[in-house]
Amino acid sequence: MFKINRKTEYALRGLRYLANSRTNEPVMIREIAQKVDASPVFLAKIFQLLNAAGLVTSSRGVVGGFRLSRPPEQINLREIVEATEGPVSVNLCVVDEDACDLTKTCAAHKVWRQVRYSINKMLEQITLKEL
Amino acid sequence: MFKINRKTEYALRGLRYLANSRTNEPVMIREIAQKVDASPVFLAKIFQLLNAAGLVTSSRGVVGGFRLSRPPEQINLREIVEATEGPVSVNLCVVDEDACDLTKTCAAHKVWRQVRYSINKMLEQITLKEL
DNA sequence: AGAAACAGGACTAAAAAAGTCTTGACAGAA
DNA sequence: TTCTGTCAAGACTTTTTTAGTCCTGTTTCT
Repeated sequence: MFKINRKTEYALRGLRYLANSRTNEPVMIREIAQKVDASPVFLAKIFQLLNAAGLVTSSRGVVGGFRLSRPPEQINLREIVEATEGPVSVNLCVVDEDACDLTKTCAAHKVWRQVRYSINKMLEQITLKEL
Repeated sequence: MFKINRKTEYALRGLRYLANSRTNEPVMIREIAQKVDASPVFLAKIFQLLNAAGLVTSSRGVVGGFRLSRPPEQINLREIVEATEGPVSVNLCVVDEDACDLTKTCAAHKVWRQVRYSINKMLEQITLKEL
């Protein structure tokens, strides 16, 4: 539980690399993959997700590549995690998925919402710059 | 990410059931499984874990079964989750598993420790009674 | 036009999670 | 003591998820 997967791991490494390359020129995936020690094809997939989420901007063609869409201090951990793994969802309902009306009364459900909220808040406070 | 698995889900349901049965007589796994809508064999496995973690106490023989080792308000979510899924570990190191000395300097590592700590604290504040 | 980069769907492989089976140990009652 | 009904525990199988590859297409710049 609460373990990030390899997709997120590579995403973070790649983003770190971009954040550290001071100039905001596009860097091609092959270079990132090499520096970050990941398969280029797999990393490409991951950067597609980051691109779709608006965290990086891709450009094609011979001088193409990826660069950060925003400065590192404006990209937080929650965004990155959600881009690669989807939204944080601890659980739907402890009692019984069907019997739970999802909106009220179910105490367990309320607790999970609370947990999820806290986790999100926490992740939002950490930016790429801190990493 | 941050999704509890079915083992934990069933564990919680089972524990809830025990917590709600006011008398602290042993309840056999078959009954719990039925009430909680889980396979008895699988749930038995899960309760073995809970037993090993000291959350429930098992007794064998014809009037055997499981009962809570402690009152519900003294069993917190962290204990339950750790019993079924092992300790919360977000990640070892974002940078490079090998290159990271795990104890100092690595900024990413520090952040993860922080996240893990906060999550643990949060889980500890929620007891079985609240569910 | 052509080379070099990303886009994206289909596919395969590996790992983890979920679930079953079987045998044994223990407790209590007849 | 012996029989019955419970949990214990390891080996095994199945299912689901994650990781990773392949191939074809599209875009961009020269």
